[in-house]
Amino acid sequence: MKSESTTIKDIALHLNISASTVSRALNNHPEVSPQTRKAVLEAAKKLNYHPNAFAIGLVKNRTRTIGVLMPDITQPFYSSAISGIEDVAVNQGYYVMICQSDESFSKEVNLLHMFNRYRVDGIIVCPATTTDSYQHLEEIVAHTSLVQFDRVIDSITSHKVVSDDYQGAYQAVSHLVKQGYQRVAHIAGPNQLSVSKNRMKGYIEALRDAGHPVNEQYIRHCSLTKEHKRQCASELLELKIPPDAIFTVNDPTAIEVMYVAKQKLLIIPEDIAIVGFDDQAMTPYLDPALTTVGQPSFAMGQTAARLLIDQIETPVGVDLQYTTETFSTQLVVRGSS
Amino acid sequence: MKSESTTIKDIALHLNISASTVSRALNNHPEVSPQTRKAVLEAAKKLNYHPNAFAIGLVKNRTRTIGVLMPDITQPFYSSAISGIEDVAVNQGYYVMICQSDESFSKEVNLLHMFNRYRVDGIIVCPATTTDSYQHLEEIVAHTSLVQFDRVIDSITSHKVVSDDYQGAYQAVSHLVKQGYQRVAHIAGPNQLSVSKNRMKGYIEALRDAGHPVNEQYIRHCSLTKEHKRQCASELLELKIPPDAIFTVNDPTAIEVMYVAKQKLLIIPEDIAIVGFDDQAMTPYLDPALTTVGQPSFAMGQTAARLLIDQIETPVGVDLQYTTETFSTQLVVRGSS
DNA sequence: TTGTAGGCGTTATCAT
DNA sequence: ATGATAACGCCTACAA
Repeated sequence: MKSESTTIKDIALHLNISASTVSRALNNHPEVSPQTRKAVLEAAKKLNYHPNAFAIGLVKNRTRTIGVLMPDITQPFYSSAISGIEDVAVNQGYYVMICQSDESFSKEVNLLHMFNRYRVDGIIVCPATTTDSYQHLEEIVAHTSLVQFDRVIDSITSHKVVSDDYQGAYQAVSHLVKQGYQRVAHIAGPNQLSVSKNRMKGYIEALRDAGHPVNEQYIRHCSLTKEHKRQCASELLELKIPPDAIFTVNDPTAIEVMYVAKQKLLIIPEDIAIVGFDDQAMTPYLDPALTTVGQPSFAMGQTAARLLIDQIETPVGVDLQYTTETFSTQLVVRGSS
Repeated sequence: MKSESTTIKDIALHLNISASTVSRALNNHPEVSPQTRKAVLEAAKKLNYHPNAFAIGLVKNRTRTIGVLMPDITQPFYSSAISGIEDVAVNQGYYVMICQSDESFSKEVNLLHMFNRYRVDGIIVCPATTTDSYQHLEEIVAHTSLVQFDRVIDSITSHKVVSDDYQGAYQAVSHLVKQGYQRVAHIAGPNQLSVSKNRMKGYIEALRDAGHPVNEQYIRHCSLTKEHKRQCASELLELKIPPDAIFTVNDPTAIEVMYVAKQKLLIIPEDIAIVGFDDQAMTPYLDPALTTVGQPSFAMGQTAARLLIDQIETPVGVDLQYTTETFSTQLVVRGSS
């Protein structure tokens, strides 16, 4: 701990005026004389005054702060979304508190409590993979503004921002079929995630619509640890009749598949085609460059922030319509398919 | 805005006891009867009580919160460091506020002000590339605890956490020389960064010690935008006598060099060797896999958090020694050299 | 235009 | 073991 900070009282004392006048000067109230305002501003600078957010939050019961909870800021999709959130929040004069749940349910609950203690004006959350009870989210919806991001829970009523996972998967698989691949496999994410379910649905329907069979053998559910990704890839590639194409739930998984395929000396895309999901910045630099489904993560973050701030600033009484913003995805065809 | 939240007064009213008793019960004070404690805890749960961090911060003048300011959480080095920071902070019961300056000086100053308003107990900061005045950091050092991370400013007295940039660069360049490369170039980062300077020094001394000339033509200073990275790479590769190896200030730059080299149909590492710095998770998956200098970013983050919390919890009066923790780097030799 | 007083939610000190 | 009260820093009627 270091020295105490200066308060408006210090400034008041320094200038021989009252604290309220100082407060008014600092807050651009109209009814304060130009000279006192000037004096106050100068004194504030000189004494290195910084307003105490606690005192202000206490009396105003508003913090101009939004809480963002993502599973893993290490993943480009999320860090880029966060950048989008910050972009609009900062422009609107909001502060952003960023936290990661590390895909842990208990951390998620704890961090949400923290947001609560800090009385954030609103929250943007993407639940952890291990989250299978939604009471904590329901509590939030009851008391503050919430935007669900990427992984959404249907039964929770709030704004939602997602990408069109179904369409993206459908595009990817249709592309593979059109390229002539006969046995398209899918490494899916955890079953309870909306994202996994929708991409799976796109995969299945694209196959159906193309008249291809849906072979259970060619579908793996992956917990998304590195080891499990590799295991799923190995299992698929070691089948008696292995797939000739693999569509994965996201880019990191696709990269592990590429790794395993290369180890087995398979040629991509001749022996095995690979298509990911995300279009992370580094995918063009892989060899071969990865075909993948692009999601506009930055724009999605911007929209989430906009929706949240709109809701925060909606006066009580005005009842608002909750919307689900669905961003269309874009297939980026590169060398791996 | 949504409904009001419950306070200890509400609980007190509900139970017909005083607010102070409620407070004591909630804070595990010894002198409160088991039954009242039990009743309070139940009522708190029932009324969905969450303590107001503002009120507590106001009276305690401590927040158990640390502020983290990084240039760009999108870069794996920083996001992984942040994970390290959170790892120890959360374990010690501290909250973490994460912000990014986007390499902008003014954002950096603003966000530091925000930390100030929120009266964070301490700050971990890695300054933006454009930061060339240090008054804002000096102010922080005067009033609260600070740990400088990765990019450090010598004249600011505080704990510092860095990796051994000199050693890492020296290792990388020595390796290239030993491999028989004759004309080793260097794409450096912005001149004012400690990181850039130390890696440059390692590059120069490794060449000197090996009896190689240091050729100014083979040194580029890069602003680290994508375009400038590519431009630096092109310039080097288009020299009449181009280098046969390039050591870059970080992995993202190395990746751009690889890209440009491939465009020019150069074979890596036969025509041109490339060595990066960071050992980002994806470097093994490039083709060829990138030789690079590993920095223990997660551990560095952990250490930064530990140092900061130690300082925060050091009682006033006890004067503490500021230390600089230097993490050794590790050359990871892969296919690109 | 400026000052006074009360209150925001919590803790800590002093009584009881 | 519990209650009353002041204080933290700031804002905002209300009064002057």
